[in-house]
Amino acid sequence: MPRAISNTRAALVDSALRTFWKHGYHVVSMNDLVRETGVSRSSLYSDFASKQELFHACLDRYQEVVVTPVFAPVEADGAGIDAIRAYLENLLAKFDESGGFGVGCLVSNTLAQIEPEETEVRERLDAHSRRLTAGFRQALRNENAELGRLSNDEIDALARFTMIAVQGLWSYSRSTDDSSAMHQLTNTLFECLEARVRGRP
Amino acid sequence: MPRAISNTRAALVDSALRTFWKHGYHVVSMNDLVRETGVSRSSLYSDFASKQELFHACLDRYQEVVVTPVFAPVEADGAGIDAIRAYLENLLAKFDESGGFGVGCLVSNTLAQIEPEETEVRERLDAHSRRLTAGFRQALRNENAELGRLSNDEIDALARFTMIAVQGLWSYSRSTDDSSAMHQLTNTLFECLEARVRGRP
DNA sequence: ATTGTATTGGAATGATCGTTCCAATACAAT
DNA sequence: ATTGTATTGGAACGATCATTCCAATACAAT
Repeated sequence: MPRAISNTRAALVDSALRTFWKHGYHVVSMNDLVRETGVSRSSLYSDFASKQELFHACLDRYQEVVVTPVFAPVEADGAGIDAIRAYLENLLAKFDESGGFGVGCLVSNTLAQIEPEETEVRERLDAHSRRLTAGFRQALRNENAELGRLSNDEIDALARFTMIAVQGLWSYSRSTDDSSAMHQLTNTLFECLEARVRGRP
Repeated sequence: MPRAISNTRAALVDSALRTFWKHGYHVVSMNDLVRETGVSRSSLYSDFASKQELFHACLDRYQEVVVTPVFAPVEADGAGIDAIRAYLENLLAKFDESGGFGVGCLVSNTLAQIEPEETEVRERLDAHSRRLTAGFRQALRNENAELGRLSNDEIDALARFTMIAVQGLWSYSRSTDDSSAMHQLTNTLFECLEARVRGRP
């Protein structure tokens, strides 16, 4: 028989990714993955050595198909604080179209259930944090170049802070269906950033 | 035979709480709890109907023995922004004494692995968020009373933002052993709050 | 039509899961 | 010393876990 749903490896990982994202690594069983991907257990194990390895592939693919598209404005050349706002708007749109009680961020979800010794996973989560922080830092630097109010150290701190605020925002999005609260939160974050780098009226 | 480690129900829950906190609900098995609490499986099931119910007791106890002591300054009558700083310092001290790679916050850890239909758990997580937000709101209101720069709506938004920033901070603390980064992050958060409510030089 | 390569369904593995049950044991009260 | 009440260790339950294996099936290439 041919493969039912996904004849490409990418589509298989996409499907597994959605499942892990929604329910978490430990809750999802191989049976769940067979059902959700439509690919037989035999084929899953011929493509991936173990559930863990499939999960690693999902973490990698998450960067490609989820993070990159939405974070691209911030990572673009010459991006400024407006790019950060565009990124936040992007995230809000995703939350709104999910109709409340979103799935949050796969990385921060995983972070909360990881054991210190799972280095393969931890490395990927660290890379994600570094990527976000680096993107924010460059955008904030570009923005700060105009007025020069902040030192490089202050920019670094602000970039890191933005990263953890965004993570907190996405954790919270799992537990609420209050769209206006989410909008209010991103607004407040943005205003804090703006006040620091542009100064306040 | 008498109970080995804990002859009181409270001590039993404390021990289970630490285990759930560190490893997460799904990873911890009843065998783990038997080993960790030193109480037999039979006794565990005579005190609690199920693993879930024991976990609910842990969530409740978490408020008493973890949140209340550290959050008390913020909830105290007449608390201002300095109380928030004291709270953040408290959290930092806990992180430092854990020697890096902390356990984070039980609530935000649980949030990342909860399913929408687990209402018993979700209610407790919501109550926690509301508690933090209410505490911050009152402290910020008290502080704002002096200068009156912010409207009530702005205070509400800032309180909620503080809550999610703190949650993000604690999620992140699970994945880092960089104490200076944690200090830098709390400093930045505090400066953002201060700038909004007190104004900036 | 025939070969070769994927992919399948499904059984089977041994381990572990949460939970139940009970006879044996320990301790306090009498 | 005897009763009554907790608490124990440990077996047993059916279910599910990740993983392995294989004969049967399907499809592309020849």
